[in-house]
Amino acid sequence: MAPVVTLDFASETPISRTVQYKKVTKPLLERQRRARINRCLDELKDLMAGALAAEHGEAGMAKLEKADVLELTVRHLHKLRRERRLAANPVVASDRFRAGFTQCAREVSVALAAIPGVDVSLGTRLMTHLGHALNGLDAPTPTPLASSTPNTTALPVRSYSPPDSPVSITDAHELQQQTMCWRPESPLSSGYGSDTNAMERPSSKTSSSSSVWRPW
DNA sequence: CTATCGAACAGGCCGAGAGA
DNA sequence: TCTCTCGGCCTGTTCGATAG
Repeated sequence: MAPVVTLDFASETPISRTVQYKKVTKPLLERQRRARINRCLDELKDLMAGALAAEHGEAGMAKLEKADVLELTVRHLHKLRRERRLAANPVVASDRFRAGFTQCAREVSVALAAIPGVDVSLGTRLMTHLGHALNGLDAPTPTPLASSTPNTTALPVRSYSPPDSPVSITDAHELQQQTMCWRPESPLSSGYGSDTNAMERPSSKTSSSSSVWRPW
């Protein structure tokens, strides 16, 4: 394009359109751009306040600076994506929880075997209880163990059985009460650790009070 | 009083588009 | 192809408001 030259009436010197643009148009456009950014940030703040108020309450949402709004938004979107991924694959999550539960039960058995003088009947009851608890995991709804887990954070309850908190306080207490003593029936000597069926769920037959479910 | 934040502004850099 | 214009983005600076 051909350079266009106009007159600066104050100094009578010609000014190019570029200079005029930089002096007049560009600051105006920059102002509009900042306004657009701020408008969207305000809107985002309102949206995030609505989304997070249900989780954390109104407290803390009153005074948010722009960086906070962006940070909360990023965190919130990460959480949504994580939850969507888990919701899309609930079978894997429950299987992982069951595997962890079985592993824990196995460790309990090993620990009982290692403690001298443990009452065998209590050990039997404990392992039976664990077997029943694992059977309960087959229910489509979250397990009583998981659902009774106290929510120690302000974050919303996740939609899957939390693998990081498989045993509630009450159940742990119950287990502790039932594990006063245990006569080792030597799970270590019964091929523990080498059985590939270790993750097998207890059968309906093992639910009877006469037989003891074992995680191995 | 001081630190922090937001707004405004100036100016540089860069790329795209258009005309000579 | 070169030059000019335009627009977007960024950085640095200044100034006023406000919280601690």
